Amino acid sequence: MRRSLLPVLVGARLSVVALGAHDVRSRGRGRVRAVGLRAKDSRAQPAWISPSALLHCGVVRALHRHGKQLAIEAADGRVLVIQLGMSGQVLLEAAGARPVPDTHRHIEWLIRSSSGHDARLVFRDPRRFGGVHPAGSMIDLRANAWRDLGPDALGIAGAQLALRCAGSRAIKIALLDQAVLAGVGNIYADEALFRARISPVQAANRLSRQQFVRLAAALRAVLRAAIARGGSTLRDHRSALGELGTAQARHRVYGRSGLPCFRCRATIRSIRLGGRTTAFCPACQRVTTNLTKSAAAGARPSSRRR
DNA sequence: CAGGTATCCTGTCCGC
DNA sequence: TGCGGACAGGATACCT
Repeated sequence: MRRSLLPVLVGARLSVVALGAHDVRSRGRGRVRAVGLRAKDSRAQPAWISPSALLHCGVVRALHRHGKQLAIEAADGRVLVIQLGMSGQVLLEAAGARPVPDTHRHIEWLIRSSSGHDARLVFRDPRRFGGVHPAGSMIDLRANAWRDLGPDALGIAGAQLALRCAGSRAIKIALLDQAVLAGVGNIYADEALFRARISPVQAANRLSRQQFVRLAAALRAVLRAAIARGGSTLRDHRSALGELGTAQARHRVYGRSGLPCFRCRATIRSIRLGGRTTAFCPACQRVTTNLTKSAAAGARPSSRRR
């Protein structure tokens, strides 16, 4: 998303030109509604968000990404973070084209590039689990909202991952925790665990050093490959230019429950973990008991608890 | 602390 | 064809 927006947005001037009828999420402020619109009969009145917070009249200096969040930074320092959630989209359209009426288009900006070309930027999100989060500056953003995010998954190293997976929760749960590591969601957590041949239910703090190294490499590889293919279009996902992703054709376990494993032909299983459907190969991804030094030296396994 | 579940939403699909 | 229920790419608040 960031890469596709880069050539169009950087250096361009934004102006908020249209606002949808629905409220959207905003970190720390609950749900927000843009100024100028009245809330309909919703019980919890959403707070206001000003055009200024939406970068009205701002010139885009840079686009930053950390994990699943995109930050648009204006030359005057203002920042707007966009998070897509489950169904969010950022779309670039020709300014000339008449927008199709659509209740899920929440924010629209006119983009005036320095070369005089106009375009439209749209934040669309049917389920409204995504949202926009203003920040005063990148310094402010990194010191506050982004402080809670772990290192970005695309550059994660095995040793780093091991350090951050201290608890005894299932490794899949840890991978989905954006404070541990930023940028991994349900699809790629399952895919990376399969690639690294690690069971999703294995306790995070029981992975061996080699397993962490394999897992970190698998995460980087799976994410890089998916980005190169424009992401996984299960249903709605599109690039900002409207292109479909093709990474779903490469899924080895996600969405393949009941089908044979590509590696060993065993049947892919599906369980629920942390409320999320989790697919894995029960043969390739076994829980391993990694003996620690003391256990290998003869300590009773049961005495290692606590 | 860890894990489960409900919640925020809309759309789609499936079985009846 | 209609209807209820399950489920979906995410994150968090609140239970046990």
